[in-house]
Amino acid sequence: MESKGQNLSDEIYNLLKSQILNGKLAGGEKIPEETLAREFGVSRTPIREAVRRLSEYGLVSIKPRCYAEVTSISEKEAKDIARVRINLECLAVNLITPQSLEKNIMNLARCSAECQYALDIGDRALSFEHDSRFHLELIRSSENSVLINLYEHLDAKIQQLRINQNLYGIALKDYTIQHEQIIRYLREGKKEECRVLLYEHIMHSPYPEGLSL
Amino acid sequence: MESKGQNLSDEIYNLLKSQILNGKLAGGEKIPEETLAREFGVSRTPIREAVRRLSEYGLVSIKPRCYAEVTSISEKEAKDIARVRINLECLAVNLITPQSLEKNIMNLARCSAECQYALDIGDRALSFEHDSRFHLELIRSSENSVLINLYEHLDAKIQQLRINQNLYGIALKDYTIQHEQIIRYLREGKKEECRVLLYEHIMHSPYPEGLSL
DNA sequence: GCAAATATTTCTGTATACAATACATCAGTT
DNA sequence: AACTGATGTATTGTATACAGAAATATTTGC
Repeated sequence: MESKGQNLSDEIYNLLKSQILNGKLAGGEKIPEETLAREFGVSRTPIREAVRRLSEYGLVSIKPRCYAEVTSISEKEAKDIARVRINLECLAVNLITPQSLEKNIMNLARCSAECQYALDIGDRALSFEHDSRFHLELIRSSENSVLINLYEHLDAKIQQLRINQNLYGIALKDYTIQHEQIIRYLREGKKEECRVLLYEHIMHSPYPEGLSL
Repeated sequence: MESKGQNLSDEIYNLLKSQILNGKLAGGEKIPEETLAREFGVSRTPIREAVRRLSEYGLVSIKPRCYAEVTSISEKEAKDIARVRINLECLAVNLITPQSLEKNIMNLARCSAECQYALDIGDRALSFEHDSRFHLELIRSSENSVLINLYEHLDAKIQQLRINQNLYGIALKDYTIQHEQIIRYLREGKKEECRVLLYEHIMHSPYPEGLSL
């Protein structure tokens, strides 16, 4: 995997996170500290720290003095996530300058290409991963550290959302084409068009007139 | 204070947070776990959990295996915070419906009034607190749990920012007048005007033409 | 046979002990 | 005198022990 921090807490955090985002740990599942500790061959301490951090990212909810369980995403929450996500990505587009774009466009292109490649070889999970990276790079291009930090929190939920939904189903091909188009719009400074396309890209439905981005 | 959770970690978290936001713990100050533990008369465990949670909120930065220190806010970061803040509050305004407003308008009005009162009696710290609550209520009125959660993360930094800046300095009077005006706009459904006013309220400068909210 | 009370078990919350790492101090060599 | 290496100290990271709360199983009374 891509874990390996310099301390156990980080490693466990990454492991648990990827298990949740893979669906190996399903929503609603209870996660007793000692069980996990035995499973991973460490003490409860790093487990506790990892679980508490996961709860900050909304992947786990802790009932005090009771138990912790993997959160499930409701329909309402799914919509809420998408709405906020669009807003943040559009903000990033607004903040991107020709200079900041210059620095990051290589990464954007690479993520897009790798997402395409993963789809070509039929590795859906991998394509999810690279898609996530693409959007993270888009956010990073804003060079607004606060935005980046907040989006990383949201990203965990976005990824969790993809397990439940059967995304890509309809317009699998369009998906990476849109990535390329987004890059092109950014290069040309067509921000308005870029935001509209982002809406369609994220919502998988056409942009409704009158919505403020 | 307003601490008192049902476990020590929460209490310590609230205590440390308020100390940072009061300026009692200044930016750059190192916070060794054992020193704090002795100070608060608890063991290192709850301290550790509190500090790690604070670092998720960006109030503390942890150098692994080294030390943790209270973060200082740079000029750049201050701007970044404001930009994201405006965006989130404007999103909330867009999401507010007459129904959701109905439920929350009492709280908004109360926060505004209490902020005014605190200013009248010259209690600046208290007015900060109620101002924060006002904006939190505005966000809550969106009834978008994801937005609310993200904003709560941002709120910690917003409050930290106020220590450094000498806000209110210029337009102290205008400040609560604007709160009232915001409520009025919301009631009348004048979202565009509300967003523009929010910009001025947060940035303490007039809304520039051509900026996308 | 069923409900309420009680015992047992399980799990979390906290304290403490130990290990590992980073940093400072100081001695020795050139 | 400056540099390198060793030693000591402070601080974090991890394991473990124990107390108390919550959940579960068991017993008791009817």
